Amino acid sequence: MAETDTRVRILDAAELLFTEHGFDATTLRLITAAAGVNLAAVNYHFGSKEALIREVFRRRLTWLNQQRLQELDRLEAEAAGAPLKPSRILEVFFGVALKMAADTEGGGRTFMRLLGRTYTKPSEFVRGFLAEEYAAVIARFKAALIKALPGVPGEEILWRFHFMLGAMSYAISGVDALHIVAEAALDDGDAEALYARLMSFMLGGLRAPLPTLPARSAKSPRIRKAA
Amino acid sequence: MAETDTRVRILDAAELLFTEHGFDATTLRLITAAAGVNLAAVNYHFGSKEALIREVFRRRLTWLNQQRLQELDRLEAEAAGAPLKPSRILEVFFGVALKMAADTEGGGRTFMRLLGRTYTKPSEFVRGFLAEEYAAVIARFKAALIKALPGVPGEEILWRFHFMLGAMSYAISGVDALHIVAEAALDDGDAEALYARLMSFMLGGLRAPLPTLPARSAKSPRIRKAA
DNA sequence: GTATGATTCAAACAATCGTTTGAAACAAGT
DNA sequence: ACTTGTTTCAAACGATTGTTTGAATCATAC
Repeated sequence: MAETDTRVRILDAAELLFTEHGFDATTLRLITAAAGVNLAAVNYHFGSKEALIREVFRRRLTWLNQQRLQELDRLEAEAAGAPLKPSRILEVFFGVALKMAADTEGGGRTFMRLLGRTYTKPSEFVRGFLAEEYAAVIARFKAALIKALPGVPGEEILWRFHFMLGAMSYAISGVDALHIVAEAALDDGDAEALYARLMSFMLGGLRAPLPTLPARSAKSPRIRKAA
Repeated sequence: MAETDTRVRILDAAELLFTEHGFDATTLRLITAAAGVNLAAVNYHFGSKEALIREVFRRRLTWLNQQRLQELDRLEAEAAGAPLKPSRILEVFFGVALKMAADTEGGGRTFMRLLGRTYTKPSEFVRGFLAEEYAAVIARFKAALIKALPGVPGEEILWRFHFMLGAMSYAISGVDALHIVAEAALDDGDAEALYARLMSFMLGGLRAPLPTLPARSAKSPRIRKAA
């Protein structure tokens, strides 16, 4: 049990501390102290703090997205060329994420909260491999949704996908103005209830009547403040 | 024009830099250099970096929420006791925010992006006055929505309000995995189009059929990993 | 013009950061 | 037992952080 024990201890401690205090506020000394290892161990095993952060993500994200692609494969194989039901597609994409978020013991919940918070502030260098990890997944699910919703323009689907990501991210990371004010009323401990609520909301949004866009607004129609 | 010129220059520079690089990565030296003032000016005028951050928020947030309450007052006065249309309520709450986000010249857009990103990671001390600023607003809009949707349980409304905040936050801050991958397809420069899209999505979600919750799940029904 | 208070400035402060170092401790092979 | 390679450790490194200091500069009133 000795071999890479130190590595895992560091990753676990880092994951938790990053989630609670962010990347910058979490010092290597805090991490190594929590992990019960020497300060120099981080640079020895990972090379740098930046590389450690990357590894914290990659460790779980790769598996998460593989799972998503795998389940989508299975779904499409069953359908044999026919378009899928939009609800099925969403169930795969968000279901996998929420299932991981429900794992309170293995650290999955911690990680998903971290991921949800990092989406909105890709710390420069995280953007790169975050896009790398997601490129294939987004492309596949976008294509599936477009095929499933022939009446809806691709651009609109992408936007609504975007909105859904935001809703899920908030629901999982579970911290915002509303949560602060009304935390008593929002029990985010019940993963299954959250999943049901979120899915219902998302499907309603996805199938909403198309918006009537403002008349052919050319790119960024600046409104002069005064004449 | 001399009087509090320095203060405003600092606030503007800080707002922009905080949005681009986050609180921690933005040093006082970067701020003061961008503002063209001396390094010591921040501590002289605001007391500390922490107080500066608070002031960056308070400067715009107070006005934003006052505006929301004011428009809700007007709406309720017109209705004279009758329940409002849900769409009207959302239009006020999110319309005010998106209107501010559309102001590319006065810095409103920058601020809303900052706000959207900060929601998900309240840096410890920001939480306090963020809750303070929002408490009254959330309470009022929650009450209005409950009154407007008599068939929907209050808890469900709160959750959907939560989801909507997430969707808006993502839409405004405009950075996430999907955005990174498909940024070409998502033109977030057109504020009016974004407003129309977001409102349509939100209303669809708000009016979606109620989820069938898993059978009376008591608080956090832990699933044993092994027997 | 001089005195009073507010503001600006260059310089330094102590603290903390990520990283590096070289020796000690450990493991495994022969 | 000795060697080789890996991992751990205490200690220090240079750089950067927010903050403070005391003199210089400005504005204003008498």
